Amino acid sequence: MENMKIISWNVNSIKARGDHVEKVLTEHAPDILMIQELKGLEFPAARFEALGYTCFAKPQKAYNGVAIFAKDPQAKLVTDVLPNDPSDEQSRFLDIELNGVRYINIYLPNGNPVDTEKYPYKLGWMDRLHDYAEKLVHDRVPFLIGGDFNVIPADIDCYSPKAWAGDALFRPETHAKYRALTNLGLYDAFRIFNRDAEQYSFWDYQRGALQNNHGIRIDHFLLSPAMVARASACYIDKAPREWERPSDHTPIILELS
DNA sequence: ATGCCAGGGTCCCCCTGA
Repeated sequence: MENMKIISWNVNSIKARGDHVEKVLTEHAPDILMIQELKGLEFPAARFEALGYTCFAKPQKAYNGVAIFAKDPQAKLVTDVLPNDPSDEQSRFLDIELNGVRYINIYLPNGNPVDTEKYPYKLGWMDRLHDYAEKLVHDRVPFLIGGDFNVIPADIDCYSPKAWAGDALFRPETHAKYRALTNLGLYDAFRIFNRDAEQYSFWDYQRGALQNNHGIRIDHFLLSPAMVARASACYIDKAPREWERPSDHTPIILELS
């Protein structure tokens, strides 16, 4: 199988970031781009199809929303719903298939404040994701999960573990659910290639977080065992976070061979 | 505990984000 480049990026509104998305598509020419937080029902598919991409979008009014762009027109939508909660109407999940590999794009719930229904919703969503991944592992289907996980995996992934203690992105219950997922045999692609690196994928717009490098690493690629064998690089491209009127996240890039 | 910033929508204030 040929080399592939896959990118995940929370764009914080496709309407506000259309030019930035187009720039990432032309500069990186990824085979697959997964984006999160479309933030609105409108999705300008035509402008990205003009760049040679097939688009799969699951938008939602005002909040959430995810999309996948694929260069290969053979890419097929598997589902845009994470199973096992019919009452869940939030657009946070897309699964596509290409050449026998499943590419899953997630916008995992933030979960704050933790004393509201938002936190149990996050934990339940993580249980559902675990069950979904478990089935794929059991069926020996090669897959990867990319996206905004809203999980800070470890102390090294944030500028101040103390500042994040108690937060929905860092709580023990969140870590336990994340660990259950990786215990299926999934690997954090960034950590495979950057064992001790302190790099972030999100910097708040407020308090000069970018200038002070007060960031967190919450955008990830988790790889199934077969995909670990194919991975050749994984890195974070900080440049788009420094563009004019940027998203508060920056892209994470995975290369397969 | 709150605002700090940014985007969307109910649209000049309020909600959400992380």
